[in-house]
Amino acid sequence: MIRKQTTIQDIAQHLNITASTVSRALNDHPKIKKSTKELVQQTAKKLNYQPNSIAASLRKGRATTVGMIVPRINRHFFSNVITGVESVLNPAGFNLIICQSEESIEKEKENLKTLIANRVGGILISISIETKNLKHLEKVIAHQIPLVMFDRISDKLDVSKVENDDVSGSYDLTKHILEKGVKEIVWVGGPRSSSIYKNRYNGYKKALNEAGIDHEKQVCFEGPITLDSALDFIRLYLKKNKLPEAIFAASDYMAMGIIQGLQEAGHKIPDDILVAGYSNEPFAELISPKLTTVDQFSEEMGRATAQLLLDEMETKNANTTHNHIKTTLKPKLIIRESTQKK
Amino acid sequence: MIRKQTTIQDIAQHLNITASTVSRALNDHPKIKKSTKELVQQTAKKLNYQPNSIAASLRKGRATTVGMIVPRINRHFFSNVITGVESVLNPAGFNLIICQSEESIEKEKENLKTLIANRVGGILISISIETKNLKHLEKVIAHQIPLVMFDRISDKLDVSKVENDDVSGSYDLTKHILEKGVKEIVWVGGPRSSSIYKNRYNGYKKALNEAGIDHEKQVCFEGPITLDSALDFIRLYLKKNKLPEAIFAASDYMAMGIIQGLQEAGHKIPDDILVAGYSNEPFAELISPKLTTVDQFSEEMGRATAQLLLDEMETKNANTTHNHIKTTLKPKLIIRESTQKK
DNA sequence: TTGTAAGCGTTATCAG
DNA sequence: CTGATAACGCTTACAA
Repeated sequence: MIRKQTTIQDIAQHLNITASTVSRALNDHPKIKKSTKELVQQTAKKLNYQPNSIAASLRKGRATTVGMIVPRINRHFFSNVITGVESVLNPAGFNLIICQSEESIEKEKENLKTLIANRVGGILISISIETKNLKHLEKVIAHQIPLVMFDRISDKLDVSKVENDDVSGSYDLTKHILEKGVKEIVWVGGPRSSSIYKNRYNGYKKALNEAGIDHEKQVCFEGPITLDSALDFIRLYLKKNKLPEAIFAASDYMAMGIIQGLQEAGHKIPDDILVAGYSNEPFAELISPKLTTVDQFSEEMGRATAQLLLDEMETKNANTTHNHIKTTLKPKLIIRESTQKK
Repeated sequence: MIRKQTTIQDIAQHLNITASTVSRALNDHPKIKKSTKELVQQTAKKLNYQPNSIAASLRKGRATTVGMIVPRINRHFFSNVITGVESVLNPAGFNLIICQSEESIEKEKENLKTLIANRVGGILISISIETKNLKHLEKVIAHQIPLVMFDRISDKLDVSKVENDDVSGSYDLTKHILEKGVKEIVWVGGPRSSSIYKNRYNGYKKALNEAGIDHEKQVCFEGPITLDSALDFIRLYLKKNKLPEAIFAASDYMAMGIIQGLQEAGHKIPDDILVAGYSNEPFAELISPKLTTVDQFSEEMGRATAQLLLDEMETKNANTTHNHIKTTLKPKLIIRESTQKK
């Protein structure tokens, strides 16, 4: 049993040298004799020394931790972004403190407080759906803490950002459906007050207009981004209307509801009607028919976001001003069975 | 722009009092005049003071952070456990540092090092599939850092643990299938060297034996826990054998492979054959037929694990010895279409 | 109720 | 190349 953690003092005492020498030896200082370095490292191991980065952070004035705030960790997209972030940050010597805002701006503010209290070296955030007022984030910037926004971003803030090109992803998908010869596409999506769904709708609109189809004549359903909301919609819709040629759901979960509703009414996909989703959830390739959708390269988004943060932290250390960068990631159309009429 | 973070010293200077008084005022010390407390809190706000918990941790010798190591964060099960953990730890004033071992014991060791270096107050771990030797974990215990294992545990270590009752979950599921009148159930699962799959197999065996069926006569496939491995198996199997009555895959992903293989061969589930999985992945209720499986209450496991850690940390602070506890969570059978013959 | 002073474990600076 | 010393920001005996 070890009662007290061994410190560099203990090592120093053991070898009749000073703590500063030990510190230097442990940190590969250039001006240190090779023999003492080895000696120190040996005794460090012998005494089971574990460096105290808390103390080091305090002294150095900067932490080896980075904070990250996401709405929810148990969403496929975000957990993959996290994986991407770690793949860049860990090799650079940083650990992540992850916080969940649970889509609440109050929790988001609290998260920021604890991250600042922990003197993280930087913060990565995808804002909650509630977040319109950005004062709490401006405070972070005022505190000189590097901040990078990703996915759910806001143009009101002058920081580096990484976003998905939802317009383009949606455009590509719509165009793909139109190439199958259909003349109408029902739109199913989340609220267009959210930039994400607004952008996806705009891509859809653009492709329709280019094909000479009036987007205002298309059926359009907006509701909660859930399977059930889409299922309710399609059940009701089928009762009163004829089967449309195609449906584009701007979320895979909604697409799932559409598919279930169509199948229970006896319609065959893709033979009777084409269906597509968005964001390539894991189940998209597991269901029958396999779902055509758009993949968002979540891990790559994480890597890009982390890289921007690293850059900011470096230039901040060097006390140089930094030009904020906005990276836009092109998503990729994933064509599967649900839009492949034989 | 704020150049330097304001400290309690700054507040003290501002009010012509000492830092200790400020510290006490900020921490609700009992013996502090109400008026000064309010005054301090006002100026703290005015000067935009943010507490430095790094410095506090160093001084107090204990951190407000807790470390957590999981194999992978982007698995539905683990991200939900994390959510459960945070729901207990955050209100208690702790933040989580999350690390991924990526199923590698080497990464696991590194993770432990960084967590110890950050002087976390405790560690939660679900060990990697590679981890048989537990020396690195014994070191954590020797360092007096409270440790709690969950899900993937080892009986070789004397710490508190939270586990899923895989035997019982598997037993219930097998019994449910047998009640449908079948006399044979093919077993598909991961390596039985892993305690999880061993336990699930044992539950299956027990139910068979109770029903007077010899488990040794059942077909049994063991392979990687992936859709493809199960798909390959079933394709090959169907070529040389007649269709079995039922298949129990001890992982939803494997069940998915089985279902795809059966469907491409033209078999109807559940009319021709019953299929069940394990762990209730989100896609289980989205596919057709909806998959019968076992739910593991991942969030609850997180809450239980966090609670055990909190208890350990408290008794450790009180310098009392602690009896290690092993909590076993009963999973729940989720009956869906794939085992409901009409 | 408040002030004084020491110290948590490092690292940076200055000297030697 | 190494030693001495101070400081990072906070808490906590002990004293007043």
